[in-house]
Amino acid sequence: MIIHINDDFDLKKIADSGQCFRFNEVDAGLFSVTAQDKHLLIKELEKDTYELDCSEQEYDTFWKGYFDLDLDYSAIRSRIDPEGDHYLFEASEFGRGIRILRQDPWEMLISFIISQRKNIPAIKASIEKLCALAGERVYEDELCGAIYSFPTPERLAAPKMEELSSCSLGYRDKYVHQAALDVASGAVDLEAFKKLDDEALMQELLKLFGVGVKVANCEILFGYHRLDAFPRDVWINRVLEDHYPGGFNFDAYAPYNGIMQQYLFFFGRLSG
DNA sequence: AGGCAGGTTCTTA
DNA sequence: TAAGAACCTGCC
Repeated sequence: MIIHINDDFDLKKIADSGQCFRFNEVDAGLFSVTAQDKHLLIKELEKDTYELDCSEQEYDTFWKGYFDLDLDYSAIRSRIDPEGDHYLFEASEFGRGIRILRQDPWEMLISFIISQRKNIPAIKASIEKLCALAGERVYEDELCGAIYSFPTPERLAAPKMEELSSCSLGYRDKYVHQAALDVASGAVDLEAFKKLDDEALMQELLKLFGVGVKVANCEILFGYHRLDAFPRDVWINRVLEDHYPGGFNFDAYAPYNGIMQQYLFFFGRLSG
């Protein structure tokens, strides 16, 4: 099907933004997107016009929400005062087209537990191995190869630690294993966490083995789509130290500081 | 060959 | 409560 998008929307920037790990350019301008048990091929045909290999119903019920197309990102971007915060303005121009995807809390939790002390290619490789090990094949073609769903908590709880180790998780294997057991058993109810406010959500996430402040913030921002969350990683800390000695003005951008974080992260990481 | 990569846990004072 | 070490693995 064909759709038109007027607002900020840049597939390549989203793929490289670091918020998702199964969003890849498989051919010139053609992107393979896998989320939970769904797969999508999407390509920009011309400016603002995209071709998707899904039904209209699947677009309406899933992908439209996944791409967060009901939120006006250009309006949020326009809140940045070029003179008040020139660095953020420059970062937002550089990152224009990035959106915060509405991803699944379970998938994000495991993904960001895995992400600690790993670079992005290594994170992606681990996640793909995990999906091949415990997920189900949902799609296949020549460009993408075989695509596996992200394993459900139940399926991820099944493999023994030795099998998980084959996914290059390193010392994180025990974190992943424990998270799967906790969620599969119902001891941790990620769905119920949606009712909590940001602060209570943070407190619950910090109870999980292998989840610290940074991973919890990523989960809050990317898994629960709480757009004010502001994960601080090595890149962001570098940006804050170098460009915000007096502190970042969080008050000016609430409740969208997470979007600003994405611009700063993307700009800081890719512009040197 | 040694250091480092989107941190967190464990240990020690 | 706070700093420092240890931690898997892959890649330069």
